[in-house]
Amino acid sequence: MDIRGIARRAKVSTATVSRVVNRIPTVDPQLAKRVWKVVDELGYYPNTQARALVLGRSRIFGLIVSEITNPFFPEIVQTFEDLAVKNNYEILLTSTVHDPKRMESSVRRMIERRVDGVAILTFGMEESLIEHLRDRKVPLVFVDVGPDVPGIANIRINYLNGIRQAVQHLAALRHTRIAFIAGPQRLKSAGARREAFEASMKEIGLSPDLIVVGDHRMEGGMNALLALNKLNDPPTAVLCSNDMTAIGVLREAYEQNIKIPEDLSVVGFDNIHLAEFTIPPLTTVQMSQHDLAKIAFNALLHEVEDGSTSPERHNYELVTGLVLRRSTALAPKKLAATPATNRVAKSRKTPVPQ
Amino acid sequence: MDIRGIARRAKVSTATVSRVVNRIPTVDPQLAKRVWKVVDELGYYPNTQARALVLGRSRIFGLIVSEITNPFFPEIVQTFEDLAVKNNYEILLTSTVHDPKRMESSVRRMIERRVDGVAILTFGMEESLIEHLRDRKVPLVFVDVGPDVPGIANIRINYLNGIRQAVQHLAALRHTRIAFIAGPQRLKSAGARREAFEASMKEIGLSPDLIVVGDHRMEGGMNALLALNKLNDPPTAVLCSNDMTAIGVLREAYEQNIKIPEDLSVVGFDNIHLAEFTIPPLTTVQMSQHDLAKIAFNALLHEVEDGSTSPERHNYELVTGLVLRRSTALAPKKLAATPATNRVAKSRKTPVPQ
DNA sequence: ATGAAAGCGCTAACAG
DNA sequence: CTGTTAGCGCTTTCAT
Repeated sequence: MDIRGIARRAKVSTATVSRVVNRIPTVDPQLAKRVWKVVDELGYYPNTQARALVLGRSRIFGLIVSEITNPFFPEIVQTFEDLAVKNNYEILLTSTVHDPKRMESSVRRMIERRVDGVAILTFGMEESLIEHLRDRKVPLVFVDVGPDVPGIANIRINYLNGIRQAVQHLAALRHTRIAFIAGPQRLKSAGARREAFEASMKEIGLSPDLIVVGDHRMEGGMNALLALNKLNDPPTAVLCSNDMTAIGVLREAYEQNIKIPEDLSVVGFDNIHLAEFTIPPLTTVQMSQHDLAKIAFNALLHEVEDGSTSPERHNYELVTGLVLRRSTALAPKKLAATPATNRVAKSRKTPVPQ
Repeated sequence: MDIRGIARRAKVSTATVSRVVNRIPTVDPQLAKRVWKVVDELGYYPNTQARALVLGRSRIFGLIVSEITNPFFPEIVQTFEDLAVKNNYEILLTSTVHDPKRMESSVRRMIERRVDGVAILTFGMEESLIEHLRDRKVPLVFVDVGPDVPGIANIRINYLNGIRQAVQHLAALRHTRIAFIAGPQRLKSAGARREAFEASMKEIGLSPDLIVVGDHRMEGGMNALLALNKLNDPPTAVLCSNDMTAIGVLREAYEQNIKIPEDLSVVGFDNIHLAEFTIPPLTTVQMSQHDLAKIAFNALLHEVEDGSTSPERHNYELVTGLVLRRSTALAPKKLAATPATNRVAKSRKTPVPQ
């Protein structure tokens, strides 16, 4: 059933039906009522494709995330979708799984579907792909990593703030051997977190030399702790580049019978919902998924609706901050008094084979 | 840049450009090459909306899930998307958050965008909404809950198999007081799991009377364990309607200093990736997210591509089965020897205030 | 206030 | 093998 069918049945022109459906106020209430009646009776839904074709706007936003299975993203997706629904937008979601091919096909699909804007939450992406989008003047919003050019909105995350708080919290707990489990180094966000860690350590006269690279997944966290414990003088605290890594650390600590937080303090990053439910509940740096999604969506909306009016601030900032739970404690005392190897000998067993 | 622009530059007709782009083999290779050259130079991407308009097929599948923030779903979404990309489909994702209004708007959006099919993975949905889709002859695939009518594919999940295994595993471990933490009772899937539990218990002469209702989220799991422990004779094992509930149970047990699995055995349902990383690793009933997504996608694809050819089997089945990890153990012996209250007095403390 | 008609970008007869 | 052309369903001038 199309607009013509409605027009015929309501004995009006298609133009009138269009006006009614789009709530143009200049139409006679009588007519409008008649049209609505037919619309309801026949269960007419306007064809968005046709509409998009003539309007030149699809009311679709693309959302590119790096890994939907990382719990960090679903919360973003949910908020993004909430906002989309409220504003009559649709969202085209793609999860790149860090695969360059997938990124490319994502971008292609976005362009083909003529999205009105794209939020790129992959924390890193090839310049060449971005060019494709830019060439078409598709409004873009990046987090962390966008080129600093007009027409591209950027959400800068203040990693330092939260990470500094975490480091100082640990230092206040008398930890001096604080390790950092970094994320994949090709991700700008992971690099930024690592740099924030290094800066925060130096700031208080500690040397940030205990750094091992993970993958932002639980598996990486497990391996990282394994590696860390092979050291002569293992850390008494570990700061993780994201919460999934921290969950892996918790898990590996359990395996090795290391008590958290008594033997080892661990701090995560992201504050995903799950962080409240780990064992023990995870102290972590909060980076609000809700705010991030909101900023991203509104940046896009602003760009689209207000057009290219003001070439004002296209930079947004998101702050981070520590949230305390129960995965950190005073550094083990014995460590201060005797060589660290004592503690290792005492509380760490060989990994139990699975 | 549109098809006409390309045609002009390549000095051919739009029809030829269309043929080339769609890889119709009857085009002169010479011409084709010329066209491709222009296409690449100008970075031409066909407008999918226009194409959809004339073809009457959008190459978009709708995917309705109940809660994207439940880790069960992202894995489905990922697989679904993988398949979509492979088959040149787009996916329109909506998360209903169990909100009837959202379900309605989801359905409306799907219809407006003229999706070619919808997979409904909400484990429960209002009949009236389904009607809207059916009226438009949109291919549908449901899990668990679809009406048994032609043109609607159904994925029936064999809950009994896995749940029976879980119950018998627990019984073999000498548990007799086995509790079940159910999901929201309006969800068919939750009801089915509960029934499978009841049947499995009766089957081996145990009475399934320890049932408390949760919400399929971690919070619900925590509350449920709290409630269970207020009983005179609390369970020694608890089977959960999903893994998130089990994670909540683990968390609450930690709070109350109940040791898992020594004091209490817990079994989850779903086998989400996270289940391997809980503390302790969770024994759970597997219901493959990957298979589920695959079946759903292929059912839709089949329906669309092969048209209404064969009115054959539109029912698919997904089996479930137990995967053993480390959250179950022999029932505590003291329980067998002395009144249960002993154990309660011994190992369960009042909840620690947060 | 309403209607007629052009056209958004594309595909598919149909003709040549 | 290639081109011409009529729509797909809608919005929007431009008349009336």
